[in-house]
Amino acid sequence: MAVTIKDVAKKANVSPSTVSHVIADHSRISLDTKKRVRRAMKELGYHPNVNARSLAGRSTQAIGVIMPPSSETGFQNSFFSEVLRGVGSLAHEAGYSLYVSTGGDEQQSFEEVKRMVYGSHVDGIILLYSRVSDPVVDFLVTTHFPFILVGKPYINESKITYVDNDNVAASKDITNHLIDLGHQYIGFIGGSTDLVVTVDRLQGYQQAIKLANLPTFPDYIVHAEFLNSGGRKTVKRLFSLEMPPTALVIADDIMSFGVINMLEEIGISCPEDISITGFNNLYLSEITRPLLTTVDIQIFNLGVQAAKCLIEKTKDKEEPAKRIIVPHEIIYRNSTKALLKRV
Amino acid sequence: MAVTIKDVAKKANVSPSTVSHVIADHSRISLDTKKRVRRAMKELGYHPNVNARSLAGRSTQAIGVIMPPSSETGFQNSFFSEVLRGVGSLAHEAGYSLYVSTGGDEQQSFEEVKRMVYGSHVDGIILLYSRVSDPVVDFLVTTHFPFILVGKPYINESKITYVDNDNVAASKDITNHLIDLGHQYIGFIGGSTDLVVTVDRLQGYQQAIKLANLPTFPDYIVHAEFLNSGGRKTVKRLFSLEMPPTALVIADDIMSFGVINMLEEIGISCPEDISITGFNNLYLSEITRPLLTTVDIQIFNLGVQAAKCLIEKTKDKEEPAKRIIVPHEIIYRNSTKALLKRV
DNA sequence: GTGAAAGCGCTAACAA
DNA sequence: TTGTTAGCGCTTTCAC
Repeated sequence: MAVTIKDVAKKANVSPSTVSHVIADHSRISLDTKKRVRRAMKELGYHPNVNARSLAGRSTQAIGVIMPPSSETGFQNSFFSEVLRGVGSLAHEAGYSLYVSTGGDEQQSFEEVKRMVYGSHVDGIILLYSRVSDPVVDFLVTTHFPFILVGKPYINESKITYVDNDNVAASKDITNHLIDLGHQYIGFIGGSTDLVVTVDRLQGYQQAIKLANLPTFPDYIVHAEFLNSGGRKTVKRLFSLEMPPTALVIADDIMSFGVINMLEEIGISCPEDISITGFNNLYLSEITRPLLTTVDIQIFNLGVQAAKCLIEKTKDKEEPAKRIIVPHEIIYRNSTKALLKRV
Repeated sequence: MAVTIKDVAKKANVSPSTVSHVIADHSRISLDTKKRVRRAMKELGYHPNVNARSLAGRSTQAIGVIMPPSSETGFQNSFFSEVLRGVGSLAHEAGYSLYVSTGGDEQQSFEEVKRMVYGSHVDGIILLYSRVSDPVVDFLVTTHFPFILVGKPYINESKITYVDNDNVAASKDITNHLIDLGHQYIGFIGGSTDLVVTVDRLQGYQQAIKLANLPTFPDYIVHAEFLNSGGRKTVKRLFSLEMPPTALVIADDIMSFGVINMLEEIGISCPEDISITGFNNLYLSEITRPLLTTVDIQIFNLGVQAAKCLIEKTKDKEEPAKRIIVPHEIIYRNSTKALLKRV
């Protein structure tokens, strides 16, 4: 059996409650006693039992992190592990532990959230994704359980604290970059339309196109969740249009990259024949050829901010709903090019 | 305050301990009582408090997962999130929760492990990496805390339960594939030599080369942890050798991919001028151009097996040290090509 | 400043 | 078959 507070108390010739006070660094304990107790702890190798703590106190010092049901992530894996690192980094600093649910299917996710909430497993929850409709969010809202969304809520925006980029603006910015380069026929390729991030990036693209009075074609907007078979066809169809795009705004680096390769197969090369942009600034985008012009969204920082917010929130339940916007930055590289003339 | 076992007991007109027995589905409780109690639980919306359970019982029903200190992972992010998913999938099935440490630096990792162990946070730990020398492993061994290594232990192999691929064989296999294609000048590019997996893959490569009586050059073996600046130079130097390789065994898909692009820059193209193989069969390798010939190591399954092993181990502490080898498979694609003649 | 005592919600002997 | 009774290790009034 592990060494307990009682053992320490005995060794230091104080009562268990005194030891507890020392742990909490209570101010009414004399420095002398503190020293004595701390020495005893060291010598005995004392470590508090977290379960007992959470049971007696009411805080678990743990936060739950929910990754999306895997069906929807597609290729975004490295995004999630990077946010997770951000969360973990701040959590560690603040002495919090991380409980994670890796998703699985939707039902499994929901079960794990319930388990965390009802079981008093965690003090709060961070959702690493935001969907157009999500029972988990509804559940968290109605139970008034502290949680943070990484991404923008689809509904209840004013009631939910969330950390996000301004994806609409970011998408607008990068579309404008393409427009500035002289492109007029610009397409958009996004992932699942269930994800709010896709919706936002699409919207930013559309705003930019509209503002510039560029022609719009319904066929210019495609959603390819995976780049195999089905996705490939959809994308290739874009280029059998009468007026194929000369530039493409794509909502994810990995997708951009897949599309670049796909197009190469049919003799369209980037950036000579087409300009392509990405999102996320993954490590990948630094080693592709061409180097990808993309939007850096500070993934790690997104996680850090979310954790910070959540911890504040668990400390003060009355903390109002906040919105944290992590700035984005366009990274100009080689996958975009000025359009000289329309061939 | 949440509803407790006592509330349920009152409502069902039984004692708290009876409720507890019902939860454990104890056989000595009459079916009638069980039904009554269960109904009461439903009606009241009862959910057991995990902390109280872990405190009273001795099992936390949680497993700790340690991701590597981030400095060493380089680009392997998607590997880790995939193993994590595997672990999570089985853990969920078995009713276990996941505690994760996301690494940070080495010291932070160690602290979190100690926290998990000493704080009775988890019943066992899964380490997602194996290094040549790791204080965490030493700690876990000496404290006799149940743990599983994903990867091969560098020392104490017989005392540690681990889940791994046969990386030596896998690397040998893929090297042989190159040899079969007629290549004689084959180089190796690996990641950090601190990682056992790198050591193993290098060894497999060397064995194959030796067995085939091919020429060996010290310069043919390079370790590039990152593909920017330093890494690029090292790799490019390979091709200023008198006798540059015609094929390359690379220890990670992302690296392979980076190298392919890097070489393209200096006019060497794959597979025409050089054959290149990868490891891991990431999603990425299906969308690169050329499609990557690589080794599928069943990442998800690695996680599943690790979780299964660990859970068995926590149930029976006397479980002997085991070794689980997850089979690998070479995925033949387009980045390798028969060598017709040496130019 | 320090300690006694109650109790957090649950499990697990042991009684009945 | 069910209930009684101790704790698990800790926090936290409230006395002293």
